[in-house]
Amino acid sequence: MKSTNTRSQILDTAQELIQRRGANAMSYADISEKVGIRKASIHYYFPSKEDLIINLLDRYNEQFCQLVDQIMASSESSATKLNRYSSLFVATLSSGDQDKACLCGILSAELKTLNPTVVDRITQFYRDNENYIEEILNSGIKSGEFSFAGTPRTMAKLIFSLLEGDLLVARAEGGVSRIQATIEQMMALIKS
Amino acid sequence: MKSTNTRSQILDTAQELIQRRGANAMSYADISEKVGIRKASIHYYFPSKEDLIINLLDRYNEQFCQLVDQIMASSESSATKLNRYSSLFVATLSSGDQDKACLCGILSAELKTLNPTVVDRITQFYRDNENYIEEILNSGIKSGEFSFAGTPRTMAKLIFSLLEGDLLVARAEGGVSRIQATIEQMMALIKS
DNA sequence: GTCTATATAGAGATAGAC
DNA sequence: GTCTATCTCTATATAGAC
Repeated sequence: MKSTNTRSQILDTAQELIQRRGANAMSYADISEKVGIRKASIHYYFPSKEDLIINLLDRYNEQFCQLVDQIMASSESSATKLNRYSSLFVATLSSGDQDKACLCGILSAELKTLNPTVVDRITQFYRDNENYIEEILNSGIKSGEFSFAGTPRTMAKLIFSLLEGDLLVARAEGGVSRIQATIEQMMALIKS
Repeated sequence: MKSTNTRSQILDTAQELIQRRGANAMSYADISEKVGIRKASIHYYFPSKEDLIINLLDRYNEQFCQLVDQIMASSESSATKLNRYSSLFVATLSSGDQDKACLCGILSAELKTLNPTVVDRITQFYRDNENYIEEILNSGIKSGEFSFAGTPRTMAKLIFSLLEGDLLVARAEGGVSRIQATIEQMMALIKS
């Protein structure tokens, strides 16, 4: 899974650092140390920190959507799909030292320190994910698996906010088992 | 509502800045400018940034618990209590330029850059709030207002994560009306 | 209590050699 | 492409005058 070329290694390292500590606590010096190159070399690939973060988000959105598309394309039940989708968030916290949150969740907290170009990418990530969830909910209602008050659209937004929030809260209290319990509870609320 | 003494003004300003931009993007220079004193004067009240944040959190937790205690002490229905509790989160985003999130929600994202003394306060805030919500859910079940799958404890954690997450997400997409819709949807899920 | 002045460290970024 | 060297700015923090 480790990248071989320098550019990808920089992105990998930056992403991990932001998911742990946030964009404002991540520096070129940190990346430099972990990748084993000098700060100036990073500027060769990404002239400004803004460039770096934009490229990071574009890659992240693409990778994430690819994973979700695989789930959507499967012939499993809607409940299984929603469970597998939610597991992507569990996987983020489970990996490494169990201290990473969603990249876009972290950046949400720092939103007002980011420029519009970056904010656009974050908003796009939200929209994409809410659309995916809504699609799963709709097919689950049609198949008779799901039943709940309100619209699938509002419920999709609720589920997305829940997963993002729980991932952040779980780092301070409860860890992986907390987010697993939260997902189980959420599934119970919408099942027929 | 504006504080008169310097110490409180510093705390007010620091809190607002953190709720907007995060702790790592908040500086003594920012506070200095807004309060109208020199950076060195802030160090007189709070020798280190850590001191400042700890005092901030202690005050915040106390103020927040006081507001919730008022709600808990009222003779209203459980549904009304939960609605009023949730409205505290709406109020945060509604105030000022509609760009503030929960203090502890913001700090959750920066959690791994904070020292244990600060993390303790954040965890305490979570625990207190989850206990309050659980209490409301229990009384609502007893009165026949609420009915849902799973335990009140797990449901309380879900609701807390949801409110924290939605407050962060809403700043990028949906604003005040989003969080209002989310709360309405959440209430619909637990009503009998 | 608040100020000026300063110390020290770190940030993002650029120039130019190799 | 990667390096050394350096610039500029900002950060937290302290000393000491008033």
